Amino acid sequence: MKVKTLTLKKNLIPEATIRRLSTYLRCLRISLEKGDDIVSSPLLAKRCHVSESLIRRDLTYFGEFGIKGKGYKTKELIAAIEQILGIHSPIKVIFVGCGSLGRAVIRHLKNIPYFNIIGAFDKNAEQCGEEFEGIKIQHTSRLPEVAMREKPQMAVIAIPPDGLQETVDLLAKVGIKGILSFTLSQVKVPENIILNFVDIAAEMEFLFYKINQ
Amino acid sequence: MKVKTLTLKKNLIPEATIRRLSTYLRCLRISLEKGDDIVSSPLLAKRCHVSESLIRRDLTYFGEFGIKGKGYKTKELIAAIEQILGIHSPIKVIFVGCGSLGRAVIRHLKNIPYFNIIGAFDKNAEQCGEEFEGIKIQHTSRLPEVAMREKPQMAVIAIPPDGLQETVDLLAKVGIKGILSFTLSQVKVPENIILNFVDIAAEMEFLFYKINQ
DNA sequence: TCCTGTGAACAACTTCACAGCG
DNA sequence: CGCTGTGAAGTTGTTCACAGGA
Repeated sequence: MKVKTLTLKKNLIPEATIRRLSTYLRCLRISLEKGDDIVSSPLLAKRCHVSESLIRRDLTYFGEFGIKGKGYKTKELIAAIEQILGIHSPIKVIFVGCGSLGRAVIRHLKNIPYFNIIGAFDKNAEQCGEEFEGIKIQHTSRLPEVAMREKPQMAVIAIPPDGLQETVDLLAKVGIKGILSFTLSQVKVPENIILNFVDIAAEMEFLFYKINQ
Repeated sequence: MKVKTLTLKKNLIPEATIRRLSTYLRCLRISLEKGDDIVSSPLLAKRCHVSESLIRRDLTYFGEFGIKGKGYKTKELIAAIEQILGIHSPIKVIFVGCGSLGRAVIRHLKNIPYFNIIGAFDKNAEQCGEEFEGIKIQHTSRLPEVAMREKPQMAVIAIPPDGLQETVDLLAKVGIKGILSFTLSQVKVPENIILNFVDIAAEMEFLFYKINQ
């Protein structure tokens, strides 16, 4: 299994490829649990809902991982993708906003390896003090202290829209580098931080458009 | 003799455009609430986190909506996008899986117009009978009856992976045309139905990759 | 002046088709 | 034979740059 040097290729890797690698990983882990020692691209394609040639193309950006005529050794491919994504050690994550959506996402990520939720915060006193999924929900005022100590790399935001700017600024200040927000609103994004959005309503309306075509 | 190859465009309108229209809609409604009668592409761009030229490009697929030198009349643009997306009347939606994620998404969509949640179902007896956000959670065995009566167009799935095939087949059978699933697993997708996935973990791992570049 | 609308260029992404190997 | 890996072709998506109008 040969791995190419990435230094010159960094910019040539499509973002869409990275997103899918993560999905492959999830499906490969399920395959491994099922006892599949080897997984072929046609099989993985069915499990991940992408085309088989796309899987092969995605992998060639990083090297040659397969056995011709057979497929990929499940364990090795999992290890290779973990390596590529840089998730060999767990990602430290904090949550801001512990309403129903925040809590649901906490529970969701708890079921997936690679994530270590080291803190959950809310501005609402009602939520605070409570323990959820083994994580104590604290007032947002305590966030800087925890962040300084634990050095989380990423945050998830699920708060009302009007608090978004304030929260993003706070997270940038304490050294968070990436934010996934379920809240969409006008924000000036500080330097050195990446802010991505998940827009569930947009997915729903997009789907509705498609079924009407 | 050289013949120029004609490339017939299958999809005149990019799928990415449709997804964004939905996002524009949400931002335009906020602008309207703020009292902005007119919104320009540079302003909307900031609010939606896309480039201004992309907004203009997206809109030209459907016509000319703007006033040169000014922008777009907020109300008119909202109406136009609603028309394009076909969401002038509310979309009837049912939920399968009312654990924490299902409930969170119910609450999330409740805050957005265009969606009318007409039923929520779960296989787990514990969840049943309960009322959540004004919607009674029923056992999945009652789904066909409700679907026949109410004719929902779309469904949201948030269940454990091993029940996915069964659920998708059931939904197809009762006439659902589009499904948004938070559960990823190998599924044979029935004809005449579109099954899309939301993969939160993939978004997180993608973001992690980006912050490490 | 400022913004819209748009041809043309550019960039990103996906599929095709097949050589080559186990 | 079945699958991988990949050049080439095809498709989709985004930005540039600017004419033209309010």
